[in-house]
Amino acid sequence: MDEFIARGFAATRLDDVAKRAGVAKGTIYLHFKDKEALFEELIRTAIVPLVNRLAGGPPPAGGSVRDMVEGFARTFIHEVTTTRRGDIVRLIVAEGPRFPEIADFYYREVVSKGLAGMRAAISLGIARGEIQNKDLAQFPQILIAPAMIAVIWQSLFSKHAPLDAIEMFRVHLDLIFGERRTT
Amino acid sequence: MDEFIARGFAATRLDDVAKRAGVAKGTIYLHFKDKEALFEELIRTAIVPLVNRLAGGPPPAGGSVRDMVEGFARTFIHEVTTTRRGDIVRLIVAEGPRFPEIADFYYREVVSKGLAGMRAAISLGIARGEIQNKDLAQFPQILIAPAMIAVIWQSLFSKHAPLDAIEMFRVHLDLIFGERRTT
Amino acid sequence: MDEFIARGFAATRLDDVAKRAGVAKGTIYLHFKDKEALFEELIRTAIVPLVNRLAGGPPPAGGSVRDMVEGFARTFIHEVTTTRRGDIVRLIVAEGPRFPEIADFYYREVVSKGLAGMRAAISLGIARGEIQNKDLAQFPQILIAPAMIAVIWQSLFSKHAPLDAIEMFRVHLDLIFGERRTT
Amino acid sequence: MDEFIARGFAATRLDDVAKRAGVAKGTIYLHFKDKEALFEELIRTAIVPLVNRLAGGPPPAGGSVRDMVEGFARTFIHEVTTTRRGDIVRLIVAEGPRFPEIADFYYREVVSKGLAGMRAAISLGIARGEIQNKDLAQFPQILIAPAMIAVIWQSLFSKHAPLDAIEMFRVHLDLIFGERRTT
DNA sequence: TATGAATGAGCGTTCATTCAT
DNA sequence: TATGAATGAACGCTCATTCAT
Repeated sequence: MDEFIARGFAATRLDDVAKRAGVAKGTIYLHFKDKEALFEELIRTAIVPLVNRLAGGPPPAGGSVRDMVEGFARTFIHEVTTTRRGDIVRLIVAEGPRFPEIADFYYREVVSKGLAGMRAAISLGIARGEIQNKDLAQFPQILIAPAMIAVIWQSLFSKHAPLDAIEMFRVHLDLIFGERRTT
Repeated sequence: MDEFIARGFAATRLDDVAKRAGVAKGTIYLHFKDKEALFEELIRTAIVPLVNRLAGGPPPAGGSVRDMVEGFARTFIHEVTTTRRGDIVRLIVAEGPRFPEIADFYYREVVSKGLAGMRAAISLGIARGEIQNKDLAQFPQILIAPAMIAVIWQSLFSKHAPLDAIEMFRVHLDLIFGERRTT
Repeated sequence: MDEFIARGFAATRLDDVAKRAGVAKGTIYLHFKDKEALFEELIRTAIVPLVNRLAGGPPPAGGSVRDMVEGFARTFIHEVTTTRRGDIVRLIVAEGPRFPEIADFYYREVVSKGLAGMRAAISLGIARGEIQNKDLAQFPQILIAPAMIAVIWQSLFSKHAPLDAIEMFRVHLDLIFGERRTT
Repeated sequence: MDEFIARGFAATRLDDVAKRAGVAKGTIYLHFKDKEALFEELIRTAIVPLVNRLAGGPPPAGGSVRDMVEGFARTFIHEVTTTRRGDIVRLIVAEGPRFPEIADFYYREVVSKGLAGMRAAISLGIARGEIQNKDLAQFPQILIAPAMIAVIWQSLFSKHAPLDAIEMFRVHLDLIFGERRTT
């Protein structure tokens, strides 16, 4: 996976993959039909934890919707900045058009589920009066947009201008839920 | 450029590039040192119009800040969905890590200028009382986040779920500027 | 053997051989030093029945030399067209130059013995007055030439023009023994 | 061609072919789609002279049919023993089953034409009273059978027992045309 | 300046062979 | 004795790069 992340699909050499995996090149072909199958399998496997993240965190009960979303975002951003999870997302953005099946899989397993969760949270927020803007439920993408931006930013521009993703997300939530009175 | 967009840097063949350009393969080497130089030059050239877009539209005077931003976004989204401009952005996201100079150039020429413009607009909005949240000026990325999301969405997921980018952006602006009373 | 016949030495995979033999690939190496040894052993083993054919049929006593030769040829042609024996001959022709030991073995065990038998039959025929041409004893190859042609013809050209090998051989014998009066 | 003759299709390395041809490996692919196409083209090209041989020699006028056939055979055997033409025939026998198109081509261009020529010669011989056996016209293969045997013999067994192909063919013709009175 | 045939390093893939179990 | 996962050398093929014309 690290090799694919670092170089992209086409530029990755199976020699290097094998070396990194500590096996001989031929061994790869005992487990995967070809380079493409290896890539797709790796991505699929790497996506599962993302799915579990989404499924794991939803109902922290008691608290406000904002707390819930903020907690979720905090975990997401933490994951993305400390693990290579973010790079996988970038890799999918990069190779998606050439691997429609991967894009499809990612949409099905992560995007659609994540958006459904966001939409539910937004609806709940509207019902509870925490969120004023009723149209937001139609565009749950808005909710996570800054998180996505942060992912891309980290891998491309962080050396030019570091970005405090968590703080940015907090401001974003202020727009949605209304500004919090600082305690 | 179309070849690079369709296949990415590594998978693009100079044979195809030459054919598409209507020249012989050797001719490329009269103008560019190697494949990498060609790629970087192309990206650079392709970025210029984006820069001009940004430079061209800033002070439409008279109107509100929201109108200004909305006009700008409308143009941006229109460009991105009807030209290959969006694909170039995706290409930069994809190849950026392997071509730091391109990422740097893009940051310098597009991102930093764009963010500066956004920051100016936000400050103006705050000064005029159109924008309540004062922290937004620190994260102008938030302003364009949905536009970026739209770009990525179009090329990866539009076939699963089409996205009305302009409407989404309108809702996003409602969050920032406060909900507009429908006339 | 079937695998080697179907694909030739170089193109045959030990994987397939093992599968066909119902053993694991490694097992082959318990019995044969390497692929080459396996091939040579198989050919050697396959040749034995040919030898036995030759040794088995020679002295049918009483009848004429022509009857003897014709009986022999009938058996040979029948074997060659109904079993894979003919393909083995073709395989030896094909791989012989690269496996001199196989060619040598085949010469020693089959060709020289067969020719000796033919030569004896021819001499007998000459002595009995059945064969006029005394020079034929020097070239017993002539006697079996049409049978060899038939073998090759079957595997290469039978679909273009089927060949009645037995009838052809009968005509050939007419040349040698003189035309038979049809009863 | 020499490489393919020496090793057969599967065992021939394009590296060696290129080296022998005095070009780089990649150059082969400017002229041939792949190894198979190269092989087929080479065989096709090599077959043409055989065809011309057949077409070139037919009507030597004046002389007897036997002289005609003998002259033809003499040329054929000379060609086969002094050039690699014989090896090409053996190669076709060897690889034919795996390259049906080559076998087809060889049948169409060489075998069927050659047999037609032989059949015409036999018919002429019968008409002129040189050949007694009328059935021979149905099996022109018999006429050239010893020549084929000679080809195979040379490449497999000549080191064990050299074969005087021309003399053998003369004896064969004696069987067909009747024994010649030695001058 | 432009061409495109030629190059050859490099990569994906195969498969004979080995060896721990 | 038998297995089959693992190995890695070797091969077919590609394609960025060069250079004679």
